[in-house]
Amino acid sequence: MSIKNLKVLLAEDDESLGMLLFEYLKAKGLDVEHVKDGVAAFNAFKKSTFDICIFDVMMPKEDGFTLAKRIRATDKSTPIIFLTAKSLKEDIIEGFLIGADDYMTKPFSMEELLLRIDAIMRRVKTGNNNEDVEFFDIGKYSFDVKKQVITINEKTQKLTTKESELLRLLCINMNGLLERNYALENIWQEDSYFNARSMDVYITKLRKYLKEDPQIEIINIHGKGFKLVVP
Amino acid sequence: MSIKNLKVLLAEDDESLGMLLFEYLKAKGLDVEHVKDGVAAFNAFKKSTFDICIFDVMMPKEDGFTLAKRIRATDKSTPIIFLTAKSLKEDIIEGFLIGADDYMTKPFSMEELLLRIDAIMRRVKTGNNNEDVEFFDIGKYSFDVKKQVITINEKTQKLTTKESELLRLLCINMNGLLERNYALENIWQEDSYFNARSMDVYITKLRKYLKEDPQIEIINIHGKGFKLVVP
DNA sequence: GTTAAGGGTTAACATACTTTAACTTTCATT
DNA sequence: AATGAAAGTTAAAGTATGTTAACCCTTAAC
Repeated sequence: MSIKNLKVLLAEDDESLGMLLFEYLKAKGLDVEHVKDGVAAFNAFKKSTFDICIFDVMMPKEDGFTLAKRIRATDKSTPIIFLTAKSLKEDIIEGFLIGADDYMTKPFSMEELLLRIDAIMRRVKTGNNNEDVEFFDIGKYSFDVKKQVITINEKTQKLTTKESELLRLLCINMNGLLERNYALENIWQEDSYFNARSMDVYITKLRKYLKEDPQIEIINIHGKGFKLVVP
Repeated sequence: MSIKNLKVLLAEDDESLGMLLFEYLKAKGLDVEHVKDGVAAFNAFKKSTFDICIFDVMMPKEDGFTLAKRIRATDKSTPIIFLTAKSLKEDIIEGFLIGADDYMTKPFSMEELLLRIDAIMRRVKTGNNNEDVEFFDIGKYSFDVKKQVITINEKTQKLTTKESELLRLLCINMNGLLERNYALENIWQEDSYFNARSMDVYITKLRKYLKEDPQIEIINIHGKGFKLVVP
């Protein structure tokens, strides 16, 4: 399971760190709700379902420990990571005793936070792997990502792995820009000249596959990337 | 639920710290095997089954990262905690990328280590790990791993050992990627060209067995592995 | 000890996928 | 309009995979 699309409840009152974390996690594809105090966090938690919680320990209205205790009273399973400036042994111990999954002392690297989230989620593996089931409607076509096929008028066309990965990224950004370097890093792992040329070849192939519906276009944004345009 | 009687593999070359940890964990009721280098750790791991591994990163003969990589080649689930004097960001990241569950920098409190073990084991026990499932539903088929048989419409088909092992790995990763090298290390013990070709032959055989249900597909992810796709 | 059956591997050939190369066209800039 | 960089396109080259059948072991019956 990947960490993409994870629903994260982030409770952090520090303006700059909070914003930074929010933007970073969002950029990494997580679905983050950002609140600034313990009470707001508890209300948010009650209202919807989250895959993981990230709580600052020192917060206005209600501290992270108290918040976690209230949550653990009814929910024993949602993972909780504490963030704190204190590295006091007693605090760390209290955090884990409440039922935390991890405890990070500031300053920490955001990359490490992401990896710790990943490590926890590997263990959790909830049954909703349905997140991976992706279908896209592209004009008159439908695209089954899992099976790597596109269908139009009962006719199906199998896609190769690379074709499918590229079309998927285009679909995620449908009618918006898919940046070249993002796609290259994502599919080819490296943004190099030759990989870029390879990507161009695949764009050509996708255009051929999709030409049955003249409404559909993959247009190039010079120097930036491509856009899948669908009415 | 407690951490008592957990089988722990502790690899730590530092005499005093190693002894300290060994005695502490033993006193807390854990069943600890203490080795002093990476090679000894790998041999111990092969010989018996452990609930969790605690590896120092810098060790004689083989460092903790290399050790963990070798273990992860065939075992993706046994939790691993790294201990290290270095708190370099790159090292931490590498540790998690290998598949670590936690990474602690020295000095740390032994109490915290114990709590981190506990936090991990909570997840291991509650998470649905498919690894020891004995029956799988594959579309209209059912697969009895122990008996090495698949059944559809009262008809049964016996599988050979290799066929069954491969299908089992595909099922564990159902609708997800089964990496080639992982399957090869796991079933053939070695990722070589000829074993890879042999694996391809078995993929063909499994496709034939499973063709009664047209919804089921074993699709190839070029250069990466195979995916058992089931609606 | 021979033999046949079953399981697994190797060989051989066919096909599919990805990258590279070469040439053409478009675009932004001057 | 001239220029160089980026993108469009096609085909060839290089790998990876699909498939079938022959081959080679081991086992167990004779």
